[in-house]
Amino acid sequence: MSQSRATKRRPQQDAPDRPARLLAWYDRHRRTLPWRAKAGERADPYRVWLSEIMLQQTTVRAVGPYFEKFVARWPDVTLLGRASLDDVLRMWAGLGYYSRARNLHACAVAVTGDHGGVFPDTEEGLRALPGIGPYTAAAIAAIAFDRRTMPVDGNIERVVTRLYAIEEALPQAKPLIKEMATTLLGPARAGDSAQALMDIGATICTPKKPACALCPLNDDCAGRIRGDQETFPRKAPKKSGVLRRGAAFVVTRGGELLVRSRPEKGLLGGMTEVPGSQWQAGLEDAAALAQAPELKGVGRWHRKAGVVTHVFTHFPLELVVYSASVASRTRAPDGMRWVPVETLDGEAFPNVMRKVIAHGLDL
DNA sequence: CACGCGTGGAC
DNA sequence: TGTCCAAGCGT
Repeated sequence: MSQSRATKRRPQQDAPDRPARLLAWYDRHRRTLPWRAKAGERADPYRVWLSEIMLQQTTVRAVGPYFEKFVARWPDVTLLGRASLDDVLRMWAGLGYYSRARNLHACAVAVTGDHGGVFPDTEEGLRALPGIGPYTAAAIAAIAFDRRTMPVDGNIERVVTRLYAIEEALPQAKPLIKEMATTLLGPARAGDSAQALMDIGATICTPKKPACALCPLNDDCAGRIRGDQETFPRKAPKKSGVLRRGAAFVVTRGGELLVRSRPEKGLLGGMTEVPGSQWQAGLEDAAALAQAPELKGVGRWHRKAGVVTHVFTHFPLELVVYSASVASRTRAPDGMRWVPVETLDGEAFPNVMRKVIAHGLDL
């Protein structure tokens, strides 16, 4: 080994000590999170799985209270596997992406029924379960079972594309990113390596104004050396959705509210809602009442002033709210039911419906 | 591969 | 106010 090689800074393609630097940083600076095992302790696959599902496209802050509620009510996977889907959906209400809750329940049922209550300990075995895709399978395999694999999430994509100044845009760059990310694994502690990169992505290598001075990988980060680290990862621009409009009906019968369940598939699948029209682009609200014929004779409608607005990932929504109060023995139309206003908090309402009800009830 | 799928926070 | 983003998955 020559002197110059030992003293010169290594070129970025050749930094074999990066895995070790990463783990050394993790041992000093790792975040304390409710689902994360303490240093040296074995991770609980159930908690790792539950947290990974909740954290898909969702912030650590939002997940915290939901994670605590779930593990308090269902301390292990077999208890969750015996719970009803309705209970799971109610507990999930407000967290978003509700197909995750259905798949979570289906996965718990599968682990309980087909695997004796024990999670598969390989990436392939995990990948076969509902709601577990390539990222989550790798994450659980690495974190809970110490398999040598590198999960690649949004954080790691950002860190790695900056570290190597990868010019290829997402999602085409995914295979390359996976390959480069894998070089950051050492001979052991794959889960800690992955969590180190996620912590760095979340706290240092942030989308805007990264704190490069604090990064354990800063001295040979190609993006930082070029000075354009914030421009990574490259991605193609996306198109915005078109405004949709509709009407919602807040019908009360004394202290009760008229509700129904949405179809199991599709937008807000299986969640509870108040009756309403379709949501369409180019719809004028004057046409909305005509689309709810089963409610026409219900009573005296009052159109609430203003509108309820909500923005989904792929379209903005504007709802006109009509309210009516009906006689005490009025029957609910087919497919609908009355629920007491006092128990609305326990219903599986998505946030847009909570806005509608608050608007219609003058809360 | 592109799209559908929630919500809340930051700037 | 609009835009982007946050530990992706299923189809």
